[in-house]
Amino acid sequence: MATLIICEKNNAAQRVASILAKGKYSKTFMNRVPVFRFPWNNTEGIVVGLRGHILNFDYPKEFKNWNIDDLERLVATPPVKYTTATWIMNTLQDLAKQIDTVIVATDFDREGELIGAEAISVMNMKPDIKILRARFSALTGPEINGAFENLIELDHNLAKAAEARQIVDLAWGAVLTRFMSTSTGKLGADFLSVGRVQSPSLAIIVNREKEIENFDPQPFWEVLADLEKEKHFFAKHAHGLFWEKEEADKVFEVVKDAKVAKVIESESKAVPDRPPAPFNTTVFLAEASKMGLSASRAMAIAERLYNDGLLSYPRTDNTVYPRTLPIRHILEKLTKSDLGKEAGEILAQEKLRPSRGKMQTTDHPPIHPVGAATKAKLKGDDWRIYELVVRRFLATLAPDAIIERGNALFDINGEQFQAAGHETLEKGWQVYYPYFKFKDIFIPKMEKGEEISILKVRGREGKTEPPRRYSQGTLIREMEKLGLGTKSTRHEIVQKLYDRSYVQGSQMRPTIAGTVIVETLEDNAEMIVKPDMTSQLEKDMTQIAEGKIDQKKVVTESQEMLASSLKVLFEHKENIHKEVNEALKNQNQMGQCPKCGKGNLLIRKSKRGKRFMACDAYPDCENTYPIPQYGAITPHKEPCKVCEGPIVKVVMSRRKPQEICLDIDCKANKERREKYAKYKASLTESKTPAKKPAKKSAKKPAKK
DNA sequence: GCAAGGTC
Repeated sequence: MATLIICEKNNAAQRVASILAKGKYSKTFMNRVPVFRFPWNNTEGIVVGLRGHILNFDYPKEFKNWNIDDLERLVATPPVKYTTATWIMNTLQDLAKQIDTVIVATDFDREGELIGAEAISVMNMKPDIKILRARFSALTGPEINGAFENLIELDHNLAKAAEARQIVDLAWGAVLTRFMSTSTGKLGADFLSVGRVQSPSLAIIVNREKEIENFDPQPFWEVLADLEKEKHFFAKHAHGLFWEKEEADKVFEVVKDAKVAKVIESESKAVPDRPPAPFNTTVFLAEASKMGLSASRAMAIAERLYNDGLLSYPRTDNTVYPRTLPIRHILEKLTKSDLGKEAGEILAQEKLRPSRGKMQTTDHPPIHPVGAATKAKLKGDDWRIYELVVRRFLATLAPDAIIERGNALFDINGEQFQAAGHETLEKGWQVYYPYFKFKDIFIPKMEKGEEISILKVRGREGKTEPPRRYSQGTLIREMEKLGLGTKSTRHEIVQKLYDRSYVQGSQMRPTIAGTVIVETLEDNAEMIVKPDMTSQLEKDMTQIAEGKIDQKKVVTESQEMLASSLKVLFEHKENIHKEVNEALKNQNQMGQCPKCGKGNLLIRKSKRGKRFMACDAYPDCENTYPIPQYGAITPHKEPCKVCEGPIVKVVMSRRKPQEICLDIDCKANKERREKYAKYKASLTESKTPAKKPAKKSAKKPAKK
C-alpha cells in the first residue's frame, strides 16, 4: 500500500516530492495531472498537486435564470458544491484505491485547509484510510521533513470557517448583484455587480471623487527670499503658509528692501538612506503601476515569468527574505542575465545584508528573481517586469545611499526665514533601482553670523489642492490597509471595477454607473459598501476556527441581515430603477457623431446582444461603427489623425490598453487589422492543431 | 450571466 500526499499546486508537489524522496522520484501523468512517486518509509509515497480549490459553490439549477421574484428564496437557499476540476477529481479517486494513508500538504492557512478538505471529500475513500495533515510554512528541506515527522490532524473547524466565507460571499454577491441588475433592467454584458470586497473598493474611489468635487481650495500666501552663495537657493518665511494676505503683506513690507540675510544657525549632516524593502505583491503592483502597467497585467506577466522559472512565486505578503534564501547563488545566476554587470557588483561586496520590510510571513519569500533572462528573449513589458524585480532584488542588497541634508535659519530685518536642501553624496542602492527620481536641492555651507546676499524677496500666492485620485497601485495599498481582498485577489478586484465600467482612467475616476451603484447601496444596503463587513467576517471565521461558534450560526445571522437589506431594497425598487436608469443614460455617451455633426454617439446593443456604436439621431442619421465586444470603452478626445474618425480607448483585462479608430475604412485601422491577421496566422502555423482543442476539452467539463 | 478565494 502507499501514502498519498496532496499539495495545493504542482510546483509545491514537485518540491515536496523532491525533498521527501531526496531527489529520486519518478514523474508520471494521470489524466494529465503530474504524479510523483518514490519509495518512502518502507512504503510508496505518491505526491499530487491540485490547482487551488477543486470545488466551488453555486445555487441549484432552478435559480439559473435571474428572476427578481426568486430573490427572497435565494437568500435562504443553501448553495451546492460542484467540481471545477473533474480531471483532478478522477485522478484522486483512482489513487484512493491504491493507498492506506493520505496526507494533506496544502498551504498552511485557512483556504489551504479547505482545499485539502475538498480533496478528501471527493475521493470516495474507504473509511479505514488514515487522514493526516502536514503543516509547513516554507518549501525547504528542514520545514518539510519536520512537518512529515510531526503530522497532525486535519482541522475541520478551520475548513468550516473558510467555507462560511464562501457561502456568505456568494449569498450577498448573488442576491445583491441580481437585485441591482434585474430591478434596473441591466442584464447581459452590462449587469451591475455587487460584492463584499469589490463594493467597498469602489466606494473608496467614489468617495475620493466626492472629496475632490466638494473640495474648497483655500488661498494662501508665502514670503520667499532668493539668496545667493555659490549658486542660487531660497528660503521661506518661518511662519510657513499665511492664510490671510494682510499678514503676508505685513512681513513682506518689513523684508522687501533687505539686502542680506544673517545666518542664525546652519547645519548639515550626512544621513544614510536605507535601501527599499523586498517586494511583496502589493508593493510590486504599486511599483508596476507607477511604470504604467495595470495591476492585472503586471500580475499576469509575473505569473508567466514564475512559470518560466525566472521569478519566485508572485503571491506573497512577506517582505523579509528567509534565512534559507540562497542569495549568493541567485546573484551568481543573474550574472548571466542582461543585468549581469550589476549583479556582479553586488556579488563583489564583502557582506550581503539584505534590507527587511515590516511584514514578515513564512508562507512564501518576497518576490525575487530565480533565473537569468535577457532583453532579447523577454522583450517589451515582460522584460520591464523582470528588470523591475531584479533591480529591486539588487537594491535590497546594495549599500545605503548617503544623503547630505542641510538646514539653515536666517534673520532678515528681524524676521526668521528657513532653508533646507539635500544632495546625494553616494548613490548606493539608487544606482540599481533608478525608478525614483532623486533631485538634489542646493543649499550652501554657511557659518553662524555669516551674511548671505539677497537677490530678491517675493511673495507667492498658492491654493490648497484636493487629495489625489487613486492609481491602481495606491488603491491596492489602501485595500490591503483596510483588509479588503488578499494578495491573490486584489488585482482581480481592481480589474473587475474596470471591466464593469465602474471606473476609468489610470488616475481612477468613477463612472456614472460606479457612482450610482455605490449611492444606491449606501442608501439601502449600507453594510456591503463598508470594509467592516470583511472585518466582522474575519472575526466570525476566527470563532468558527476556534470552535466557539458553528458555521451554521454565522451563515444564518448573515442571511438574516441580507434578508433585511433586501427588504429595504424592494421597498425602494421603483425609485432605484428610475434613478439608476436616468444616471446611466449618460454613461454610454461617446461624443459627437462625425457624420451628421448633430447626434451623439452611443454604445447600444443589437437584438442578439452584440454591442455597437450608433448615432442617437437615428433614424435621421444612420451612422454606426462596430466596436470590440469585450473591454471597457471610453471616448478619446482627439479624432483619428489619419481619417478624423472617432477614436476609443479599449481596456481589456490582462492586456495592454489600445486606442483604436472606429472607421473600418481608415487606413490606420486596415494596417492594424492586417497586422493582427498576420499574427493570428503565425499562431496557427506554429502550433500543432491537435494540442489546443485537447486542452480546451479538458477544461470544458469543469463548467458543466 | 452573480462573489471571493485558491491556482494556470
